[in-house]
Amino acid sequence: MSRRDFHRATEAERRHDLIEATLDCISEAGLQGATVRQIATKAGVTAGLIRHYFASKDVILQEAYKVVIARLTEKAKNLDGTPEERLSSFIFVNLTEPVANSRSLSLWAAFISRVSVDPALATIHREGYLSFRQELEQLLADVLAAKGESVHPARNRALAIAVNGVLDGLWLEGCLAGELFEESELVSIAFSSIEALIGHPIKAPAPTDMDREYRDALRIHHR
Amino acid sequence: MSRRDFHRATEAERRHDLIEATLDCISEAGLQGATVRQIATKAGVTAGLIRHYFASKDVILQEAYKVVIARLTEKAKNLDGTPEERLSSFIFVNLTEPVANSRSLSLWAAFISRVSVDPALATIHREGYLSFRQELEQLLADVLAAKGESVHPARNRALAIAVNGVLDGLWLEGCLAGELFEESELVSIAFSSIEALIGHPIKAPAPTDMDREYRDALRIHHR
DNA sequence: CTCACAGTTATTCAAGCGTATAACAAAATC
DNA sequence: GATTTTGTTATACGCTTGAATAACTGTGAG
Repeated sequence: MSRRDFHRATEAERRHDLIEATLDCISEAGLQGATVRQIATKAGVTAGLIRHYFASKDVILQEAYKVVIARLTEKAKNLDGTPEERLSSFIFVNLTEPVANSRSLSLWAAFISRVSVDPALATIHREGYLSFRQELEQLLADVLAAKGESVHPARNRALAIAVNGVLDGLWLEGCLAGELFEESELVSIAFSSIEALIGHPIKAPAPTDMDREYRDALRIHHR
Repeated sequence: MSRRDFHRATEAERRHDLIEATLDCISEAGLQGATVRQIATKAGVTAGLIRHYFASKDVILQEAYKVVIARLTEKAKNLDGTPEERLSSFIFVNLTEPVANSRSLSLWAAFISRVSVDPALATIHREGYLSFRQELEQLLADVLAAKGESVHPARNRALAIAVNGVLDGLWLEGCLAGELFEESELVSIAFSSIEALIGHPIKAPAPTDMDREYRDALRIHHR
């Protein structure tokens, strides 16, 4: 019985690997499948190591949730271009890979179902949610301002809620039943819906790689 | 040590009580909190009885999921009135109690997070989802037909996806952060959004109790 | 009133859980 | 190259889990 070989990793590496392993476990087998032993196996270490990096299993789950939220929102930050282009990219980014896929939904839903149970997760959730919606609210205000519209704060807030709702709902549909939709059907629907909501057409963004993909998408369905 | 008293219930009663207890456990403590012992305690029986009515824990969870889906969709069925009134009620019903509250979301999310893991749940989910969207698709077709519009099937399908997305997304926001919204803000937003999507105003439904409540809602926010 | 059935309880079991801790060894330090 | 440090393994513990089974008892049939 010889002891198994092991590699000493840096703290950053190890924590990253362990959190990735946690997310893999959750997406493959649900929260119930994310046991310390499963996580350790997936990360190629032994179970005890998890508690060397995380004070408890709850803590690693909290850290994992932060990563999930970051992945769902980071692509929609730091967009550039005109307000209209940024809105356009925002829509596209939120409804295509890697934000919209079934793994994202599995992870998101697993944590959401515990948000109302676990106060620590609730805090993490609320911060992420508010920051996302405020970002969208600012973006919409910029778009309307660029159109020369004076925007009443209450109307802008309602608009943000509506647009957020459309994006959330379409994201949900895409994740849940992606195979029922053609590639970019949802993006196309989102564009027409949001154009209807804000009362203005939305121009295509500047021609980056991403946006070329996006325009291809539109060409197919948006006619 | 005397044996505890017990009451012999009919099969229907017992199954109903056990499923309700299961839902209570899930909404209060997540899927992880729904152990056979917790469910039994909540239902006022002992753990062994669960396996007398359900072949395994998985089976009671599947039955519970069916109930959750039914609760989320049943209120939106068998609406009456003109197509426009039915659409109006449909929107209202889906964004107010008892469909939209944090308990509904807890239950929904808990099961959704297992849909991609458990094939039995996936089947139950898919059936519920398709039936809901087909209902909405028919409803929208009726509304547009009543407006004298000839409806291309593809356009109607896209419209149904969009409206479904708006409703899902707003439902989600209302459940997640209900306290951030005033009573009927979401209903009001849904009306303007969906009016924009279908290109027609939506009349208020016939004056039932429900609809009076609904109009009060609109009066506050929609003007 | 008796009896047999079946709904229910009580108890047990093996497996898996999160956690604690001691032994070990890879790498950094001197 | 010896020594220290600490990342990592290995093992054990108490507890909970889903499940199986035996014992009990409420209840309807006769």
